[in-house]
Amino acid sequence: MQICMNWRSIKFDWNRARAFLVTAEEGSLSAAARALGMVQSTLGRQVEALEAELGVTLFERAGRRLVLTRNGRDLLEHVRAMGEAAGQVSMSASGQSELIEGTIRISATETFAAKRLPPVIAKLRKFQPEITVEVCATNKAVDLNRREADIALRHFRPTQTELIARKLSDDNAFLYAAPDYLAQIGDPSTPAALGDADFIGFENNDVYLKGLKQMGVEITEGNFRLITDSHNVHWELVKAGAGIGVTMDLIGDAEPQVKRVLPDLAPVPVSTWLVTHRELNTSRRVRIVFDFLAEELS
Amino acid sequence: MQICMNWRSIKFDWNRARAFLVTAEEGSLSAAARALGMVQSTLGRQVEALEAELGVTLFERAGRRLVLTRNGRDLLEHVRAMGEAAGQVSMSASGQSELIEGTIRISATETFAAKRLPPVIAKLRKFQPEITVEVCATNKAVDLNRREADIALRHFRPTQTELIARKLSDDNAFLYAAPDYLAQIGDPSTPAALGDADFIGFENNDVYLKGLKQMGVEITEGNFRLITDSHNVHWELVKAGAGIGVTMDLIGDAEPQVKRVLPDLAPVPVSTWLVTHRELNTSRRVRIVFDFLAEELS
DNA sequence: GATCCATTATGCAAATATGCATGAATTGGC
DNA sequence: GCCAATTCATGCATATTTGCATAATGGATC
Repeated sequence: MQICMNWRSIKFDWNRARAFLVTAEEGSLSAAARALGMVQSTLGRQVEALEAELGVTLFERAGRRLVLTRNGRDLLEHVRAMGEAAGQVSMSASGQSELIEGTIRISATETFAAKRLPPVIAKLRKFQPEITVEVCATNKAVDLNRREADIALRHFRPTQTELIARKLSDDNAFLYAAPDYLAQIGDPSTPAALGDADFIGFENNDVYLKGLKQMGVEITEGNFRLITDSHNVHWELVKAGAGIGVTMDLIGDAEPQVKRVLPDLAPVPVSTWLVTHRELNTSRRVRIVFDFLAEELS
Repeated sequence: MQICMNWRSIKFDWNRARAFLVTAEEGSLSAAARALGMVQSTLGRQVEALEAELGVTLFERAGRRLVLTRNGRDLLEHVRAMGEAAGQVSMSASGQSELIEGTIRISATETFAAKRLPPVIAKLRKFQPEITVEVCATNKAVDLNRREADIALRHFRPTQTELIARKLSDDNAFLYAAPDYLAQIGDPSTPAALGDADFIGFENNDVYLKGLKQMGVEITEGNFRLITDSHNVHWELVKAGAGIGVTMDLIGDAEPQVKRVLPDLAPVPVSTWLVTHRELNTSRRVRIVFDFLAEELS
């Protein structure tokens, strides 16, 4: 019958393409093997086989390192598109799965993951023992579209329409500093007195600055002379007297080495949103965890 | 290290996704097996394994027929995207390949494939025996973007910018009919006398009508009361006296059962373009065949 | 320059996937 | 209503792929 169908062009081994993709992105066969839960030799042979199958040299073996050839780079672009689509397949499939057993990856900021989540997760484990939970503590906003997590806890309102969000109860954050440091800058008692203080910043200080402004503290990017992406480091810097930091009262008030800066100042409300991908929320498993977290955290 | 990488979501077996794609598109495991050069049982097991892996039922086994479930249909959409990307990978790879051995698929209209190509292809086979040639005779314009062919011969100028085209020498086409039929409509001797004649049409008559108009024959869609997508059938209908048809002088003049309609009329120039995809033209193999065809057919 | 560490290559046994042959079930035509 | 033609499922021998253990190689560091 029809020999003019275009299947011939997709007849190559797709798993080899996957091996190539992950190897190129991770930078080495070994790293790719770790990422995929395989051994390095398998990946090596798959990439080699792909090169033979396509008749294209993908990597230049420069010593112990693999560097992409020009052809490899050109091809990687298209293989990435395959990977993107594969991610969509996986996401859509997870969304349709009625199975409860399986893994759910929850992303949250370091502090939230360390201080608020543990008891909730522990309860969830008892409540739904078939569900494996993976907590991803990162202060970067993971890309739910790319399935870097199934459920994320965010401190800003998500805008993308592909995402579903539910607002949880607010926490209160206050400014904290070591008594030593406060003495050093003259024990400020008004917001204006903080104009020259050192604030310990995050990678993106926009929301933080806006919150401070609402409290009446008028400072600029110039006040952030210490910046870290880690809440832990942030907090340790505060304790060490490196400047003024911010954290939830739950944590700050429990720490004897620090005290509130301007205790009468209104708190910064820290809102938390529970977020998931629209496509995932049709999954029984995701729904269960999503609803459980919403219930427990609000 | 980073557990927040999104590789986990693409860890499923991509070949199984391919099996699902082809099965769903072809409509059965057996058809898919034929298309991919595998056996049906392998595909069946791969699809089954994919269902288990994703936890989603893709097909409903209704008797001997597989029908997509709702979930399967949703997923197919994304798997199609994977397939599209895979096609790009393959095309790009072919374009980069310096290997000469391999297959080249040439698409041409039925008539062209049957009457003009054979001697040229025979010569090419002698000239480049490592190249396997596949001739796809179809009157539909194959989609070069989707790699339905590597090289196409077309009778209209391609407009897409991704395509590279070279114009070949023109052929002349004339109107032909069986003497019986001509007698029946009164042996017309002027273009105007053809106003009520039956013309045998193609699926899309736009270019044909335009060509006739240039010859001074003013007819409309209404004159096409017999339509076929096959040049063979078209020609057999002409020989059988079903109406007026068109073909290249090379073929028409060689057929004793028919004669030219209005022999003094100017011929319809039939231009031919040799077309390939921009990305493929960087391939040594494609270049060789493309240049050879251009040389031999102009 | 010797050593350590992490990388890629290779040999081999075990696990896995594939193709073939066959059987069962279903459709469509006469 | 029966027959022929397809289709999917299954058992089994064979091919292929995978993982493991172990080299071999190349950078980095002191």
